[in-house]
Amino acid sequence: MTKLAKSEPAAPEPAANGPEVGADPAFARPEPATIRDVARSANLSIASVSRALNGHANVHPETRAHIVAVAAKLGYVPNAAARSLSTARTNAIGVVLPDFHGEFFSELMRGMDRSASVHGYQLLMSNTHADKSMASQAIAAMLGRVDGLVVMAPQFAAAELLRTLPAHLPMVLANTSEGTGHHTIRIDNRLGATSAVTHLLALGCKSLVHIAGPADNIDGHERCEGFLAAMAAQAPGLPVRVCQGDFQDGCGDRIVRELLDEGYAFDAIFAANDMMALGALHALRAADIDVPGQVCVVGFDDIPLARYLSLTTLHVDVAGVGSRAIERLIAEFAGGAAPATVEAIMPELIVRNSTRA
Amino acid sequence: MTKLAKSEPAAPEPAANGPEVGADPAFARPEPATIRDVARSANLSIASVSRALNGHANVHPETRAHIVAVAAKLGYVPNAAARSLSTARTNAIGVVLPDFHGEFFSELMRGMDRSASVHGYQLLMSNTHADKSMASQAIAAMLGRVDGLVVMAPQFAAAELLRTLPAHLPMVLANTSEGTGHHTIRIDNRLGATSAVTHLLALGCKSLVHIAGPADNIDGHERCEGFLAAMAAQAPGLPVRVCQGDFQDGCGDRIVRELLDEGYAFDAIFAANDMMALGALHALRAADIDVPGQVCVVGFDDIPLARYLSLTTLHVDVAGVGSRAIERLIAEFAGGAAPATVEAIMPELIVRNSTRA
DNA sequence: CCTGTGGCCGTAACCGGTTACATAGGCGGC
DNA sequence: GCCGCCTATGTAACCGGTTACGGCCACAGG
Repeated sequence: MTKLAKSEPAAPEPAANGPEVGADPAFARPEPATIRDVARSANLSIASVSRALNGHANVHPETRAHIVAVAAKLGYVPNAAARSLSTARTNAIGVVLPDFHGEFFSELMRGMDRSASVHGYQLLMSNTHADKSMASQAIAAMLGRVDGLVVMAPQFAAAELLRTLPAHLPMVLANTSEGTGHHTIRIDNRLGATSAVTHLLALGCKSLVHIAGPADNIDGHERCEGFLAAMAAQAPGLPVRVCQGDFQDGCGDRIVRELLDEGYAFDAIFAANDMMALGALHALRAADIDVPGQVCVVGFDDIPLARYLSLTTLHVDVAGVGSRAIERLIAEFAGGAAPATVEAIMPELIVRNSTRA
Repeated sequence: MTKLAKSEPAAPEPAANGPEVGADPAFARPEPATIRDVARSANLSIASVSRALNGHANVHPETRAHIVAVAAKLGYVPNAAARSLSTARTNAIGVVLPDFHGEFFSELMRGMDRSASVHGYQLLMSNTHADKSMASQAIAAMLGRVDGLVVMAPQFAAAELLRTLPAHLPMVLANTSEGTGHHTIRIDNRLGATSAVTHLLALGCKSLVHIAGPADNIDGHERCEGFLAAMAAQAPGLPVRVCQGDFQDGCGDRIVRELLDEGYAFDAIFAANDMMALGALHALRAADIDVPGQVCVVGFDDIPLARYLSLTTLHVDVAGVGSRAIERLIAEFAGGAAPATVEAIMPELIVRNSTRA
């Protein structure tokens, strides 16, 4: 800590030299002005400065104007850490995600930022990487730095993660398995899968193939369950086949190739996400199979690419999930602890040329 | 502030009831344990606790072990705000971006997170939205909360933004016009454009069209300049045509349609980004024009979609830009103010089927 | 003229950490 | 046996804000 000489009474305008942008590499960066600097320079107490700048009632209009002017001249900006410490509020929300990848991540962030900035909150990111100890360390580092947490943990092993989370903080979960005892915002994957099946059956398809997501992913799991349940309910006699995928496009391609090589007869593919569906489309096109003439294809997610390649899919409002999670959390700040809530976002079937001529 | 009664001497283990996860909605959340709680419970001073937990030398091994055990039992996690206040370090970096959109954003974040987490830093996001006043307010709110800033401002109007940025903080710019007097990490757009032109000319193309980015975007601007300069240098006599775009796929589609309707003769398209190039591909395919037989197409960015649709493009290591920006900033923390530096990331030409049979 | 009231402002305690300095033993050298 | 040093620990100041409380003054009512 810089031990500054407090001896001089009424210091002569410590840092009054304005914005001063030109960086002279030889000099250290200027110390930012503190509330004490403002108080001294305005010949008032720090209490008055604090009150004036925070818009409290008990301060004379003239005094306030003077303080505001002095603060502006010194370029004073209150120190967020100090403020957080004394008010026990940070106006920041911690976001804990499994990885920062692709369109899904950016959409989620966009939605969160939208709601957060409206309410004056900032977003502090954290990644639950592979390394578990680092993850919980990072989350611990958020204590005192955020007012609450939004946690996304689409792996099955999420329960373990949840146990390491601080109990003091309000918290909202996104895309996590249910029954965690916390507020949760989720995508209604089962209903989405049901819509896909209904659509394909209505088109007259008789042999459906499902390309599933990775085994440890809860969204993929629920989509598969939804698919099987819908088939059992709506077309008990029809053949079903489930192939294990990994959410990557290359895998959709490979699986379709294998089915064709094998000679398996099918006229519809429902993939657990768009990337795999696009891979499937690619393989079908390469094999000269007409889509949707001979095989219909449905994806899940509605990534931008899907619109572009005219893939029928289930549109998921990912930004909406992010936005709702933040809204829910902020409501929690205002209202105090409330019984856990589960909110489901409905996917919407978007019919495009992969199931329609 | 909760005014807690400090009367009782040697309080009986204030919050010793462990992790206590089960949420009883009727009860308020438990107060997190402080360093004083640990000290009291361990019958030691807070100084010793602090020293023990921070790995300082002058503390007896037995004492340290005892303190660590007590801290674990109480679930003690140091309050980040308090620590920042007294150490003047936050271990957090502010990230200021124009918007949270698409693959570019997520890749950038991924790169930043990679480097940041390696060095134990967290990322605090901020969006420079449309609303300028809100932006500078959000950035001001970062003071005392971050050790430095990474700012991306690909608009020309960036200079104004830069003036509102706090002068006290170390800072690295990404994709900003040069000559700002700050450390900068940028993409070498001109060199990328030059590679594209060289490639197309080597293929024997004689009439090139450039679909440019939005007027106020510095990347788009530099790519266009690079294109024109390369054409002037390598093929002075050949016709060039520049069409104003907006980085969206729909626009690439529209522009190609217009060129065809007009009857303009061209055999190569260089688009300022992949989305527009894909739009162009779409229009060409719709018009039954063979790619690359009749027209070659080159994009810029190498988004995942480009690989998938086999578009020749300039690969940009966006994650690398983010990663380098963070590394540079952390170096700045360690080394103190240094003369401004500009680091350029080279795009790499990836040849695919849109320029090769 | 005295007192009550309310507006405006200053003093100081507090948030939860870190750390300079003081202090208390233990021990070796003379 | 005394002095000095080293190690382990405690005391208290400090980081930069917020805010409870009390003081001072002007003014109105009795």
